[in-house]
Amino acid sequence: MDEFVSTFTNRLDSKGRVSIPAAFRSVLVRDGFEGLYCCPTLDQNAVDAGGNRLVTQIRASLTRFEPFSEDHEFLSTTLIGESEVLKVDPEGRVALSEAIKAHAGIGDTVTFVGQGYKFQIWEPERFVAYRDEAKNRVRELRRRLGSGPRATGGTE
Amino acid sequence: MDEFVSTFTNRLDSKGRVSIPAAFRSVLVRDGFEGLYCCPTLDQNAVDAGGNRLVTQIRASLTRFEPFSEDHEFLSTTLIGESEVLKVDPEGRVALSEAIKAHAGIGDTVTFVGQGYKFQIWEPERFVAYRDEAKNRVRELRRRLGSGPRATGGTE
DNA sequence: TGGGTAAGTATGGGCGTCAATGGAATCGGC
DNA sequence: GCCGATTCCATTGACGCCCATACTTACCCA
Repeated sequence: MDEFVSTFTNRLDSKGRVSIPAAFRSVLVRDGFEGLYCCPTLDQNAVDAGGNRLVTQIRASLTRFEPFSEDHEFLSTTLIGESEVLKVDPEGRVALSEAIKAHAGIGDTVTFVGQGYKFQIWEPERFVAYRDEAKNRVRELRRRLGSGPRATGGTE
Repeated sequence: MDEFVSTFTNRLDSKGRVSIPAAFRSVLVRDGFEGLYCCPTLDQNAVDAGGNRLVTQIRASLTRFEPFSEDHEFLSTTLIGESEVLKVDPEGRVALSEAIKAHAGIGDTVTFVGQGYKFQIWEPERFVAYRDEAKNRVRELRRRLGSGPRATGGTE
């Protein structure tokens, strides 16, 4: 499996370190990135994390804009400036920065949520709330789409 | 990692020296440029800084204009004339010039903001204001571009 | 099938190294 | 000989690395 799947929640120790779930670690080593690339999400109190595949994705969204253009600067300030590359210690742990903990509202536990080419880092309670909301949205979506027999594209 | 990522803020000492963040220094040595190339930004009270990759970008933006044209002259006097190459001392510190400190409104602390091939130098408080604005602009930008499937977190 | 054992994970803490910072020392020119 | 600039050294604190321990899981064999 070379994708991040499933969710795990681990505890931070007194130094603010937390183990990356073993299943995710093995994906990361395959990916080849040195460390853990972390980028706060824009719309939730969460952090996108991953390796080269995530970095590639972020770079791609930047190359759509001219260097030195205003939009390019805004994007790089937000996406790159707010990102961090966390070191992974020999036991597979990372130390979350204060900025990340503040953004995600993390106390002494974190949950890791697999999302394919990346995963997210959440404060556990906030995540269940988000998950429940997401689930409701999906139900609703399905109710709207799934009524007719196999609509080609969701005309909305 | 061969790009400038994340943000750091350090203090100036009584001589006006400030440490370049270690993460950025390692990028600079890889880049091979001797010293730190600094170029005030046009639209903000900040300074673009970096090495060969930054210089290359600046040159590229100049070559879009006819040599000896008025526009070319304007650009080169601003971009090149206002630039400086700061010396880096053995501890990895630079002494900011008065011109730079004045342009950016820097007192006794500076913030370094990674932006990929370059980074920016800011007065910390001005930067947080700019960062918040940038974030809003990006949200808005993404709303316009990424409404369909394939927003930032789209499937690969 | 059940118990015992081995392996891998999550977690805790001690210690050395490096980075940021402050200040002294040295070299340069005027 | 004075002043600014550059280099050298010293301190402090954070961080990375190492080793130790508790648990869970997987596996093997009777």
